[in-house]
Amino acid sequence: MVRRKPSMGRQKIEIKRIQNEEARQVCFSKRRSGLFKKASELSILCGAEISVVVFSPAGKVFSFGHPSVDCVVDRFLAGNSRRSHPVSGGGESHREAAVRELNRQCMELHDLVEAEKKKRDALEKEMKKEKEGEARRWFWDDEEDVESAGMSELQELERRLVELRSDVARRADQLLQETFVRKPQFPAVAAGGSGAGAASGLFSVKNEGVDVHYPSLAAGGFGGFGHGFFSSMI
Amino acid sequence: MVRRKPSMGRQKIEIKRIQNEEARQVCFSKRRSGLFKKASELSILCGAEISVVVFSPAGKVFSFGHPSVDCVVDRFLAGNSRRSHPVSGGGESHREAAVRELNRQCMELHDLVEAEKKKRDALEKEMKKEKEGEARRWFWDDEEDVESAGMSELQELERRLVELRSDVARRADQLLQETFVRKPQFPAVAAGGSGAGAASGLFSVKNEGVDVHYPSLAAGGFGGFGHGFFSSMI
DNA sequence: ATCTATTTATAACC
DNA sequence: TGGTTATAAATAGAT
Repeated sequence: MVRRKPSMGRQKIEIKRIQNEEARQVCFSKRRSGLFKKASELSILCGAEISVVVFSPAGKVFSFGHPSVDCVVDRFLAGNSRRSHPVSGGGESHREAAVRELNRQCMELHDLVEAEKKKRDALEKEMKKEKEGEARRWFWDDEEDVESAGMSELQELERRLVELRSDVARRADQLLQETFVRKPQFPAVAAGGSGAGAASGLFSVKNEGVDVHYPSLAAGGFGGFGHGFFSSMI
Repeated sequence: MVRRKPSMGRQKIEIKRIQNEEARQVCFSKRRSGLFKKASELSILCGAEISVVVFSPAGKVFSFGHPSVDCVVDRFLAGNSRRSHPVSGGGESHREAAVRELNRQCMELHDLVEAEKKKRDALEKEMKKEKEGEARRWFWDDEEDVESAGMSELQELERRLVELRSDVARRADQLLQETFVRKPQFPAVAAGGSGAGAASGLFSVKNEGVDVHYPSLAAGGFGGFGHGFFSSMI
């Protein structure tokens, strides 16, 4: 018996005003209790004094306070000092402090925006380069590419294959040497023959001082690719 | 190789005063920011007015308010009524207007930052995909790649070359047909020989109903690459 | 309000 | 204070 998911589970949401009235109300209820719970836990875990006051969009007020909202608010209004001054005392008002803080935040945010823009520009640039690089390699990607290749492209492909064969040959010999480091005369890499089917020195290079040549792919190797294999076929 | 868990991960804790001083301080920091974040999200998601004031055990004060702590607290102290203003006079104070304006600006900037981040994430994701694609093609890219290839990689390379040769052959014949559409029996593509140097039907496939075979590269073609060219050399 | 599947928040460690 | 990882909690969407 196959049972489908009974729910899509929690979905990621953007933090922006919820347009749907009912959904907004539901969310408000759930998150309000969540917030109060968190506040409560913080006050208990850390012995902090906390007050949380929330006005619903509809105007209803909810609050949490430890030891009490008034207690915390009074202390806050008193000027942040442990022992109170009257509000009209000598220090800077909370309002002024708040304004300065908001200003600071604004400037910080502005900087952030600039930084993000810069990062994005850099990425875009890199991306562009990346795409160009990909274009240059198009003919390696897949059969589809070869299927749509034209003459000049096939010729370029041949050139690349010639290069690649040399590279592969060099690497193969290198691996052989590494594997049989005690047998420098291993026949497979010492001979210079290039007969068909012979896994021979065709792929060798500078093996123990023996300067083995690379029969050019363009000279008839590669199972039939002559120089300009394509033009030769025409 | 057995790797240990680098962490026990989050553990369940009892909600009671944390005895360890340092642990309590760390917890306070983290949960305080969590609380403020939640408050912020609630105010944005539901358009609620919220104030959170927290005194650390050490006496430092932290607060979050939307539109501002004072605004919300005033409203709270005034008895929850939407109207009524404690400040002398009928209208809103300049200061509060300033606070509201600053808040508006901050929110706007915040949205900007988010937008930028989103764009950048999208770019980064694309970039990652791009790079992955590149990784899958490593062996086509450049000589350096071949130079560092291991056995299994060379074998994979061989496989790709076999495929590629077929593709190229198919395409070559296709082009030939297109070019000599009036000469379907063009000799270069009708014969089945595979002798060295012969640009022949080696690369043909289903040419005008002639089912030309593909001498397998793995069977000895390709100038010496036998099946498992590498193992045959060992 | 209830139920999951997921996203988030964080405890433990560096 | 700021990151990492594994796990505990919170909660979006549906009922």
